[in-house]
Amino acid sequence: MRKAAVKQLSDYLAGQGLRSTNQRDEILKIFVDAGKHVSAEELYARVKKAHPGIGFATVYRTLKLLAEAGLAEERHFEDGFNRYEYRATDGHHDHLICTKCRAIIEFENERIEQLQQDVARKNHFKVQSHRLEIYGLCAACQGRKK
Amino acid sequence: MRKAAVKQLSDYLAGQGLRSTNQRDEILKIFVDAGKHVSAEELYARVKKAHPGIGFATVYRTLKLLAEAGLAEERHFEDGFNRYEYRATDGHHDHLICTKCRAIIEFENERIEQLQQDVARKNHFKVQSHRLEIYGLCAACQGRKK
DNA sequence: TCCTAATTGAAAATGGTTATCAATATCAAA
DNA sequence: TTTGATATTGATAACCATTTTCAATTAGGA
Repeated sequence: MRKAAVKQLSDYLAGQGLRSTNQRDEILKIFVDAGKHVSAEELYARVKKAHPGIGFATVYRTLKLLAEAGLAEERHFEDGFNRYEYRATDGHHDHLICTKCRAIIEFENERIEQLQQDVARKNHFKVQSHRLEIYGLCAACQGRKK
Repeated sequence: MRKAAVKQLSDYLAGQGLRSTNQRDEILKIFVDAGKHVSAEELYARVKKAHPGIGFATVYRTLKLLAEAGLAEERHFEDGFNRYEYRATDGHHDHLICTKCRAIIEFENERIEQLQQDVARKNHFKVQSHRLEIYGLCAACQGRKK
């Protein structure tokens, strides 16, 4: 998983005439290992632990770069917290977001996607992308008091 | 429309032990007239034109207040532009957003809402709210070159 | 009218992100 | 492999939208 990602990045860099660096590879590996939905500062904290020399500016820059390379996606959730999501090769998915513990559950629903296309067509709208987020309480948090 | 909104605000303020002020009423009226989806700075520009004395801090504060009073909703769209939306009494709706001219088209789709509930149920998730945004090109922008 | 606390406007502070810049490192060409 | 042009880095300063601070003003009950 990490290996494929690192290759994808270096391919992208080579194609763009950009340079491969140790920092970029290390940040990418930590990003992949971190799982999905990390904020820039979370990622920076993890990177700093493993590589104290790397500055936050490089983390921010690399995250943007990963987005361009198709390895990450920027997400602006309604809770005001921006996060980057590792873009796995498996298709599009949407999110259930717990407003209490901030857990994120992913789901796919083909039927909803179809209906979105219908809506777009009705409005003479050409779809490029979409987002569907459902906010609420996850199973665990429903049980907890308060 | 403006009148009802102003009443709703003063009711809320009274209920909370807060005070009605001219500034709040004027900002609210301009907010309502501005139609949907204004950014804080857009609104401030309009307010300043009509009432040069009102500062931007008051506009920001009032917008937050309107959100608490249920008159406005904060929206963090994926394009990075935050906007406030006047919450009309007619039910929930979602958005088609043109990535070119930034036009926003609203729509409702009962069927999609139902499917969301299904997804939530399957994940033992208790829905509080949701958002569905479809990004793409509006009819007008599809025609325009580049 | 008076008094107290809420509200205001201006300015300073904040927080997350981006730009600047000198030093360093990559990599193609010699 | 050495060199040289330039991309990249880390530290810092700058940015920009939003929030906070604070003294002056004002709303609204006593």
